[in-house]
Amino acid sequence: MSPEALDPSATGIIRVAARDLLDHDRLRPGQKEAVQGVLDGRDTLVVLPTGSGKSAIYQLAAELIDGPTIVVSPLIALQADQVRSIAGHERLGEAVALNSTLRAAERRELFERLRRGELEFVFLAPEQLANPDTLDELRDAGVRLFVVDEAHCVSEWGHDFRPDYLRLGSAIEALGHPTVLALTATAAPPVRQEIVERLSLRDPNLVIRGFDRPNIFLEVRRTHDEDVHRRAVIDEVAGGELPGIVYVATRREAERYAADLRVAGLRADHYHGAMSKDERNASHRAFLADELDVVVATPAFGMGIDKPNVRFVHHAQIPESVDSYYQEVGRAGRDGEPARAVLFFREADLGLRKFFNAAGGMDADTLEDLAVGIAAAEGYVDSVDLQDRLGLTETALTVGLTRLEETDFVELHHDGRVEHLDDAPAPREAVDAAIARDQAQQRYESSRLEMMRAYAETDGCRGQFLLNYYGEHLDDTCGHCDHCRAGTAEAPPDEVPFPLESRVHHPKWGNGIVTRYEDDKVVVLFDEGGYRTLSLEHVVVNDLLVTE
DNA sequence: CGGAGATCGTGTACACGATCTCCGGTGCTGTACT
Repeated sequence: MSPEALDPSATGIIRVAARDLLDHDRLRPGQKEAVQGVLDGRDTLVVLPTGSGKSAIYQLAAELIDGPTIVVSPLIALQADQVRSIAGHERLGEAVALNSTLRAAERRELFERLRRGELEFVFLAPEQLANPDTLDELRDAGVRLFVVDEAHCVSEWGHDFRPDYLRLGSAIEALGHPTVLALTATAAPPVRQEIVERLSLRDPNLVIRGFDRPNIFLEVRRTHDEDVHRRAVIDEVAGGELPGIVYVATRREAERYAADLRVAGLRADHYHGAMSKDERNASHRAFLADELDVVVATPAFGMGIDKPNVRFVHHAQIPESVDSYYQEVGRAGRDGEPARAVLFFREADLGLRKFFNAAGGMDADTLEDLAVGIAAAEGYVDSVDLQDRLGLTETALTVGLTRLEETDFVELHHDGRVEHLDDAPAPREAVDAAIARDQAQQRYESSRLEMMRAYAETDGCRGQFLLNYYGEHLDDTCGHCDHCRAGTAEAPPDEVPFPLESRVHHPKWGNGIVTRYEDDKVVVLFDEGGYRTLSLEHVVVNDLLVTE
């Protein structure tokens, strides 16, 4: 702990600010440490459950630091909520959202006000930082605090869907590396590590608090027949406490289940990304206002939803990872009252997940076209020209260029110029290296799906399984899952050959961390290649794991 | 990978099974047109 952190007057300042600015009489666990770290100039990663006051952390830090604060927020709707929330606290500085809903004149006015020092908070999506003019304006404004809200998006969305998330680190550097504060509700160890690396956090202060949610009852029901499966989902919802959310994998299923639930007499609606903005708002608002019993949704639904009385979050189809699963389940029971989370698992649903994972891969031909195009031009190429010439979408271009930058083939400048590096590898080599990285990412993603499947199939305590996944341990069984209720969940083994969380080395998979024991197996999270479940006997007899 | 809907093939009038083809999640942006 730094000397300042021990100074009672420093924590006093935070406490006084919390009271004066936010009317908070006391700070919750983690808040003070996080704000203190930021005031000391430490880059900080905060992992705290939703509802534990993450917004207050950046609001207080921003007020106590001179100069404007940038808050990267993934959705325009979320930015609007946050701006409204700050406007509701009279004594907080002014907040605005900088996004594509602004007209050119409004945008100019925003920058003028920023230069005059009238704005305390600017909310924006990472894509805004790809605009060189925007980046210049922000740099000139003297940003001292750079906040990344919902920071798990860096790892969840950056690789293929919203590549600008992977470019945040270089945007931070371009702004002169102001203090960085990254916040998220759930992040397993590899996700945390990726956030730290991609945002170039320097010697980060990690503020991480409990993942256990003892009021959420965890259950898995396994089916084979599709009709039986659908019936089971509908009966569970119709026979349980309301309201709640059912997550599905496709838009069609969202609409179909919602219709079936209406037939069963429930006030049900669907929610997915193909709906118009008005339709989405209507569904969202009705759910918050308790005018709906259930929303059947794809993963499009949920971020920023802070509704206390959600009584269940069921999954009619298996999600892509334990990360997504727990993020979604965490929306249940925020009021602390009992809630249920039932995963309805059919092996057939894994196929769709495998398809989605494969779809994220980078096309080798596109990468090659890019690399050859860049090499032919010598020196600098304009990224817009490249995009036009190769007929790529902006997302595909950014993904491709980011891959080539990772293999030291190019450097991407913030004015949109792509520099072919002098000592770059040959295009062929760079493409091969980029493909290899891409495949490693895919292996990691399929290992995450395997972990999700392992959760569905475990005979052990599900609460323990989830906590282990997040790098935490319970001394006993959780007492709030189906196996605990049936009395079949076993307490963790007393003696294990490798301590949990210890570093080990495997001749084939390299270095990793021991994350879990189950029956006669050990699960290791390898630095390359993701989660692997190994037979304990095989490992011990053949001396395959050695402590690093 | 699996489900849904279209198409094909049979062998005889409407219907049935086999085979084929396509589709599937998450959102930003910035401009043109109404």
